[in-house]
Amino acid sequence: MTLSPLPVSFYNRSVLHVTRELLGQRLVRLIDGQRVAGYIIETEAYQGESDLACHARAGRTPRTEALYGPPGHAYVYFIYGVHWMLNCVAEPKDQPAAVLIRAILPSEGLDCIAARRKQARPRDWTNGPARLCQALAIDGTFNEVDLTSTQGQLWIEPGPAVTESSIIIGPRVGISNVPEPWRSIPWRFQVDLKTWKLPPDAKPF
DNA sequence: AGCACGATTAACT
DNA sequence: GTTAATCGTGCTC
Repeated sequence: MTLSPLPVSFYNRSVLHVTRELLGQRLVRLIDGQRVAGYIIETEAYQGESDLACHARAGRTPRTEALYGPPGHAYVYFIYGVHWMLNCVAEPKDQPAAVLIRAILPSEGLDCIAARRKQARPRDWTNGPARLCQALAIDGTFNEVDLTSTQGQLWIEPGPAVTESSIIIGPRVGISNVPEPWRSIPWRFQVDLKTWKLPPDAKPF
């Protein structure tokens, strides 16, 4: 049932490639031995200290340590005093870059997701970076977890390919106070659900 | 030591 | 469309 997680080599390259290639892959979380999973359908790239939207703009600090760590590990941070965000670290160690996972399409453990997202409509279960963390019970304890191993109860498995024609590219969201060119640079990637051939077990919103 | 603000969300009007 | 929630982080004093 469980496939081998994507290897370190997948993450150890330009964060833009990783951001693009993570679309369609399967994010898996093991909760009490139960698989809770979904296909990644929206991502954003954050690259280096020069990217003024990237947390690494402040350089290496206790908070950004994970960004400078090995590729294939998680960078999970807390924001607005309320929400957790999941990122995948990319590029070689000491080169700060990460991919924000912004949305997934649920495929396994729907009952578990429903229980954790009780107050929301099914279409709002996992269509936001903080919502998917709530749905998969991801919090700060997952910071720096190795996503290339199943040991950490959180990993990413290979999923179906997404062709170029089914990808929508645009500027990153939620960074309106960041100066140009960073505010408008098209580093957000989304699967167009209207044209993507859905995996049989995917549960569309 | 104090302060402004954030890679968002849900619950309003 | 607007706004409160809620706190860690990084910067200034």
